Amino acid sequence: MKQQQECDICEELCEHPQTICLAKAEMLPDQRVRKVADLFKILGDATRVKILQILAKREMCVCDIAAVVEIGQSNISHQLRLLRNSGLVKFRKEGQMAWYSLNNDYVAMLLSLGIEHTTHD
Amino acid sequence: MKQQQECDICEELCEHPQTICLAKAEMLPDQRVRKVADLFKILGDATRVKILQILAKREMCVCDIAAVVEIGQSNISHQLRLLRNSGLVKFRKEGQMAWYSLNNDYVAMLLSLGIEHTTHD
DNA sequence: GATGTATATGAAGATGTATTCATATATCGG
DNA sequence: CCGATATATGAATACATCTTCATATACATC
Repeated sequence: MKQQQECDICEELCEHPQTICLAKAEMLPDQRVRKVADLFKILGDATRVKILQILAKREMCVCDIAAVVEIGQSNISHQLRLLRNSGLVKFRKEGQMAWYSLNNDYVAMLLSLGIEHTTHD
Repeated sequence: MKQQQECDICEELCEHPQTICLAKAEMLPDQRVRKVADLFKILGDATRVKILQILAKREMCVCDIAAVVEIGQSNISHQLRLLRNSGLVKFRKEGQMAWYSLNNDYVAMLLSLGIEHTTHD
């Protein structure tokens, strides 16, 4: 009935009320959409894509990641913090070194789907 | 042999030369990585996620999209241009109206994988 | 405890992005 | 041709993000 109300409102205001009404009903809640966008935002940076791609193959320590990606250690640390906070990577400390790895397989799937997508240009 | 050279360089500079060497060899070319990151960057905005989610279900005209998402028409147009330029959506003109839809199924797959991912929190 | 090394963090500047407002273009009905 | 409508675009502002530098922490070795 909430939906019917929205339809009534649409009826007055919009171009194709039924379609608009349907589409509104199908929309994910705002908070969920924001979560999804935040996830993709984290993946939307070349440095982080490189890091994730590396970690998809093997666990690696910070200084080695920096060596492979060829950017400063500080920068890598900052990016790893973002990736940690997003739950995409986990790490364990061993002495003074920190070993990072992917936190789950979803990330790898998203990455490879994204990579696959760019081949079809 | 290029790879061997890189390994020699690693030998002098880095912590775990073999690992670094291997990881470097496996890395995607920079340009490719940037394309992937750009793709995800486009997906990394709540407004665009909403638009894409809507278009994943049905073709829709600009003013209806604006009505569903409940943001200004100008904003929608700007976002649609970005989505067009990234090849994620296509459109056809019919009179004074423009009907937008997803350009391929990859986008929808990426989206739903991303959405699925955020449920596992 | 002093020194060196691996990693993390804070602050700052530069750059990028989202959103809004005003306006342009193009099409339709009269 | 004129006003109305749908969409697109440019400019400006506010805000977020990336990167770098300097420095802090924490561990290891001597």
